[in-house]
Amino acid sequence: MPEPPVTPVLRALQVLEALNRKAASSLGDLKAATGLPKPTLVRLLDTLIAAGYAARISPTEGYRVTGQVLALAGGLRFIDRMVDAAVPLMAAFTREHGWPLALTKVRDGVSVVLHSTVPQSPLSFERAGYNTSSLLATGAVGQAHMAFCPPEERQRLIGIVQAGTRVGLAALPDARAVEAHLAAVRRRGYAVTLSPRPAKLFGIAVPVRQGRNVLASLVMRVLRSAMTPEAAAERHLGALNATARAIVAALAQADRAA
Amino acid sequence: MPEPPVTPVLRALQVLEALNRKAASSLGDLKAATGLPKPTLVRLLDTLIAAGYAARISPTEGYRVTGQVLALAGGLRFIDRMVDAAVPLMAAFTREHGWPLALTKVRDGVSVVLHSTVPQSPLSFERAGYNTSSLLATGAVGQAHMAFCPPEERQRLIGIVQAGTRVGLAALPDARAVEAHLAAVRRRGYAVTLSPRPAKLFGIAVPVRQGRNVLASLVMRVLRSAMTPEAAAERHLGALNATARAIVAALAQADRAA
DNA sequence: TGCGCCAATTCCGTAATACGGAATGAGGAT
DNA sequence: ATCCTCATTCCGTATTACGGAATTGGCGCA
Repeated sequence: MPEPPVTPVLRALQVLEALNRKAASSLGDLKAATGLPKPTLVRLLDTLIAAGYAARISPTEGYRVTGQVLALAGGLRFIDRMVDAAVPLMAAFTREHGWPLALTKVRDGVSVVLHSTVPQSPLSFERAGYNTSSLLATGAVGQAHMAFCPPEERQRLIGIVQAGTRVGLAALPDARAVEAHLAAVRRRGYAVTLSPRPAKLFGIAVPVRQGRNVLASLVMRVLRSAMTPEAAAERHLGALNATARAIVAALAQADRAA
Repeated sequence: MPEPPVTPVLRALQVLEALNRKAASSLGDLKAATGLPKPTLVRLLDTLIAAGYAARISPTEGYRVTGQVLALAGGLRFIDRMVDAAVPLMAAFTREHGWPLALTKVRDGVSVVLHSTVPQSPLSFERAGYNTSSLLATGAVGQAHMAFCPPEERQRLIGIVQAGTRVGLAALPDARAVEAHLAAVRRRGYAVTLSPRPAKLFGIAVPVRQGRNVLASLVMRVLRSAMTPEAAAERHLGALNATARAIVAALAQADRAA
């Protein structure tokens, strides 16, 4: 499985990275940086130039990258970087505790799954739910987000929830009662799925916070037959919050490196 | 010139660009975007994943780029983008008017050459001067920069000039006289080389301005035996300023596209 | 202005490598 | 439970990239 590297591609990317590290690089610089023989470098550089990613300044000054490289990275979204940071940490949690995690974000009034360790969990046999999005009103992740986000955003989301079907939070009599429920979630430190009928699974969600903002929610999916929500929180809440904090820290770390 | 392109590299970059355009791409999406057969895509994707630029989300969701792509574009400097914008415009000027142009920027108290059309000019046989840097005190580009930059920066640069050898601007009696000279340059709209002795070449420089800032200076190098500075300005100043403005416009255009 | 050195570039025979049509396998939908 | 779509793997073929050695060309020094 880990054995199909297309050599020229790896080398070209290596050259492009080296070019990107300096304002201008001569052939000699590139040879030193990559260890590739000069004819190979020239061939790859000609290719990069033909594709518009590099330019030859002059025979003596060497080569430089062009604005075209933005086409390779310009579309990178904050979310992708957060997922990059989260993947290994979430995998570690699932390896250690067994239960699958999902990282979700509120968008357009629903929670969408950014990443999930469901496929790696031995304790889970639900389908990996990348396409599914849960309602803010019933899902643990929606409640966690709403409980910990800034008040202005909370009020807006409560409005959206109350406009929907009358389940979960929306079954409460008024906005005041919803606020009270969310305040309780905030005090407790985690949110639990509000299913209309008891389902086979429930979720325990905590926010992933940076300063006052909620970047995402992290949810652990548990079989109801294995334990109660209270027992799950008792056993795993600490590790869950530690993972959330580690994601923010790893993200900041990656920023510092760039 | 029509050099041999390294196919797999071109294809891999094409795939990476396509990946970058969307949050997530399935194999089918990529096939549609690039026109490559699926086995080839899988091989290239495996390579990109091995190099850390891409990640497989899930079999059904497909692939996405990772933060690693920042290594390909993160080092791109503003200057590089300006040069990208300037190259075709400067080439057009030299093709039309014959004389070579150079784009320069003040850094650490001297003017450095960012790009030059000397190699393309039929009227010039000086060596392409990428390594050379001219003194602020004597070069046309230095005067143009100092004449049009904001007052605070001008005063700082006058200090640097007066600390150097007493040639060009530094030969004037005091800072007041330098200010007066630069004011004259500003009124005239262009600066001319101040050689200690008449040299074979002189330069006519104009600023490349964005708002109040001077991004760079654009200089036309002319053989003194061909015409006087006044005649050169009469004939070419309009086109020179048009090129300077076009560079700023192209830069803004590129920003808008990204 | 002319010479000498160093680095960039080109050449070309060799062997490894990427290619992609067709077969297989996995998931989701009905 | 069955079909059907789409991702993935296989494998023979021909093309392609490789890189040591020779060549060119520019720059600095005298």
